[in-house]
Amino acid sequence: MTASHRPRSTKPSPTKARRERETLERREAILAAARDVFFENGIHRATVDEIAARAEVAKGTVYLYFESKETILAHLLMEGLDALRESLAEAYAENLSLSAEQRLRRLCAAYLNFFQHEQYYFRLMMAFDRGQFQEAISAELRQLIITHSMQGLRWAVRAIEQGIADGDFAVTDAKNTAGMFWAAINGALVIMSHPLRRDILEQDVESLYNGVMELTLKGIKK
Amino acid sequence: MTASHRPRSTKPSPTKARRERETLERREAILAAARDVFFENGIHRATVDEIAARAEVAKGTVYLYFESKETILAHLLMEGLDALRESLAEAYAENLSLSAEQRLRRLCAAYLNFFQHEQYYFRLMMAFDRGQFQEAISAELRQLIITHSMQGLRWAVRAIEQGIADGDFAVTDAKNTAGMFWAAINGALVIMSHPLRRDILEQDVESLYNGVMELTLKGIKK
Amino acid sequence: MTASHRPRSTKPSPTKARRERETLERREAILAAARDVFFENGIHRATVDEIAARAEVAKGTVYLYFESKETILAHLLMEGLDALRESLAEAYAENLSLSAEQRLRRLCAAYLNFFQHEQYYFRLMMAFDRGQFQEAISAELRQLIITHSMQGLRWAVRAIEQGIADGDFAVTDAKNTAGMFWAAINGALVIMSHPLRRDILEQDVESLYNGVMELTLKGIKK
Amino acid sequence: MTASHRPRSTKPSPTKARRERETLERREAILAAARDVFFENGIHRATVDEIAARAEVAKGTVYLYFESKETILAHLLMEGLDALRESLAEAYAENLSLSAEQRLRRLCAAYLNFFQHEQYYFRLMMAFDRGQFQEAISAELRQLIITHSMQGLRWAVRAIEQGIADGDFAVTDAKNTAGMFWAAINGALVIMSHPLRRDILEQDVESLYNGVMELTLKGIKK
DNA sequence: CATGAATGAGGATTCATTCAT
DNA sequence: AATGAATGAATCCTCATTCAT
Repeated sequence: MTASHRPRSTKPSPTKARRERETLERREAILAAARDVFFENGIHRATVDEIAARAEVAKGTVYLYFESKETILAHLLMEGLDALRESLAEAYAENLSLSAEQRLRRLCAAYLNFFQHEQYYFRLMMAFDRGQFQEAISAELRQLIITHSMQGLRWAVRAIEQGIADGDFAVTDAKNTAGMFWAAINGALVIMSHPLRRDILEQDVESLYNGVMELTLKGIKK
Repeated sequence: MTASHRPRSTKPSPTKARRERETLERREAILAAARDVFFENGIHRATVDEIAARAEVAKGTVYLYFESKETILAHLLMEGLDALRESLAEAYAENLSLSAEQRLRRLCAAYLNFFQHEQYYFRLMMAFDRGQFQEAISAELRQLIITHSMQGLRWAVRAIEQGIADGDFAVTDAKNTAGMFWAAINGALVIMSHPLRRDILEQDVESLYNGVMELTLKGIKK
Repeated sequence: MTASHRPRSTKPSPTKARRERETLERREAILAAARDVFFENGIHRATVDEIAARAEVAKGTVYLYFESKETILAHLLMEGLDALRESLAEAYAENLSLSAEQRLRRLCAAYLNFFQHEQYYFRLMMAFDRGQFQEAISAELRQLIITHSMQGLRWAVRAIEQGIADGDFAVTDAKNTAGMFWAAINGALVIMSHPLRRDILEQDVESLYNGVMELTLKGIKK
Repeated sequence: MTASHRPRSTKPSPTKARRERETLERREAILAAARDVFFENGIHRATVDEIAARAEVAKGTVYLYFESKETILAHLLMEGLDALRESLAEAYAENLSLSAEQRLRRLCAAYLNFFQHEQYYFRLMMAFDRGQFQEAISAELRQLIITHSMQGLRWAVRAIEQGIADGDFAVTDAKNTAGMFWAAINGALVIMSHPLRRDILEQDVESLYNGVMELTLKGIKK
């Protein structure tokens, strides 16, 4: 009832194939419309009505593809997490021979890039408030989100493990250190994604973000 | 319709004084009730009805003291910011002779303590999303919030200035560095205040928070 | 939250009194409108929108006086039960010296009269279906309905007790016999209140109802 | 668009025969699924979606066999009426030499048995409310239901006619008396099929039902 | 014949805000 | 100043029915 909440075909055939493609396209269209609506109005102001209108489908059709408003949000979030994960994997560049610090810097750059080009994802993250949201999605979907989120963190863990192994880093627990690192640089983005706090700091995103990165990197290095 | 939006008295007199005192008390009562209601139900689930009931006033009375639901929220936020500012001032301990690092550590401890004992304030911060909130409050009120927020940051700025002056810190711009420092440790709290992300990191608040602090401190120090 | 779901006044005063009266009037107006709407459209076709429109109040106002559509229905039902109980009390004529049979006949006549003049009450009774209804009302309200219903039956019990005491009736258990008596004559009304079944029997209400009454009375008598 | 509303074949042939059989089977499958769904969820909660799913056909297919949800209900009702009619015919035992009273008792027992084992039929009867139902079925179908219902009653009429002829019964109009008899015992079942009213009477079905039967029988007999 | 995606008119309920008293 | 009844727009979701394939 969660991820597979879409009509599935069993036997492929010319018509089936097209139908299936159209189904996926429509699903994407709804998701895209939802992304716009959520982004423009904020999660709580967004309405299913407007999502449907923007996707050019009837209201009921939305519920054919998604169980609820919250489920749409969850899928949007996962889309974002997936895109991020790919960016990070690419940035990590497994088959290149890079130093741990280089990898960490590349990961940070990818994260900043993602933030700048996929802002809506951060809004989503921040709007994930207990009350409205968490209760409305299934436990499975929740677990899926956690899993997806962790995969992004894993690249940082690996980079730090390398740094420890290479004797470059002065830390012992890679997992915890990655968490701290993420918390710190993410903190910069969180603050900058909020207009009010951006006004308080009077810096631009890049300089704050990179500043935090340099600070933390220096803190990690021997 | 100004930010204070409260029946103001012009000429003090025995009765006026009592009146005014009662007025302030009632205002506080509403604010206290609102704090409870917002905290227990979340911002979007909270209703003015319940705030009024909890404050033991009529619904209309709430609107006598505050323009809107959002304005109440803004004042609540300022209450929180004020309390924090005082905590930080105390932690800074102007009249004690302390090293910059000591001051920074004390400020961090005060911030963590505030987070742990006044959680609702962070919920408020995080729920400050554009759509619902920013548009609904007056420009003056908005500016007031910014000012209040900055005063908290100022203590960090001063500590870092001291560190630079003392030759302990390897940074040049105190204001920017304070921003980074705040962004980083605040980032730890932001992440930990979210159940989903807490599940991802599998660490407890204190260890993550202190970890980030140590990392950043090491990054700042010479 | 059930029966007292209406603004209550504590200290009577000229204005308060009028306010209270208006409040009651409005409550009655909503109930009256609901009665019409439920009766004309059937319980499931009836909408709160139409009730509000017919009562000439805003939709939200309806919810100021009643918790839900089902609660309105329950109160309507109780109104009916109360009216019936009064009719039966009057028909029983406690202070008249009548034979048990006379009393039973009078009760039956009153019941038929009630059925013929307050038809909507029977519709309500029959539409009390498990799913939609019972779950939606509070346990207290449910108990209230049961209590009210029983009070109607009690008159029949007393008449039969008298018949037993007087040696007129050949039965032993007054409570059970009253139940049977009620079941039988009520059965006549139930059938006749349904157009389809009325067409099957090809009799008019009175003749069927009185026929059942005579049959059952003869069965009870010595 | 007639009452039968099923694809009818004109010229039988091996394949046609199979087709027709399959068609009937599918029709039965839908009816069976509908019976379950209506019974489990109540008429208003039941959805065509679930009926289709349970019958393992597409939603559109349901509309190939039945005009509407209400039509399905009507056919279900007729199924029930047919089953009842057969039970009653058997109970009447035309080729046995029985007294009128014996026959009547047997018919009553069969009716009670039917009530206890085919409860859904009574739910259907009671849910036959004007608004939703009567308007939605064709006049022909309505007439069909009436005819089917009458056939059940006819057995009671015949038994009473016998009782009159044999001089056992003190009534004159067999048809009317049968109606009364049915109304009375049916009334017992109606009351007991409703949880609320069952709570009022505090008797069990059998004792109430049999009590009404004895009472009425005594009323009919000389 | 069968399918099942799409429709879209509802429908119950909530709640911030107003305003007559 | 305080009240609290009234408002009514807004919102999510349901589901019988249709129709192109």
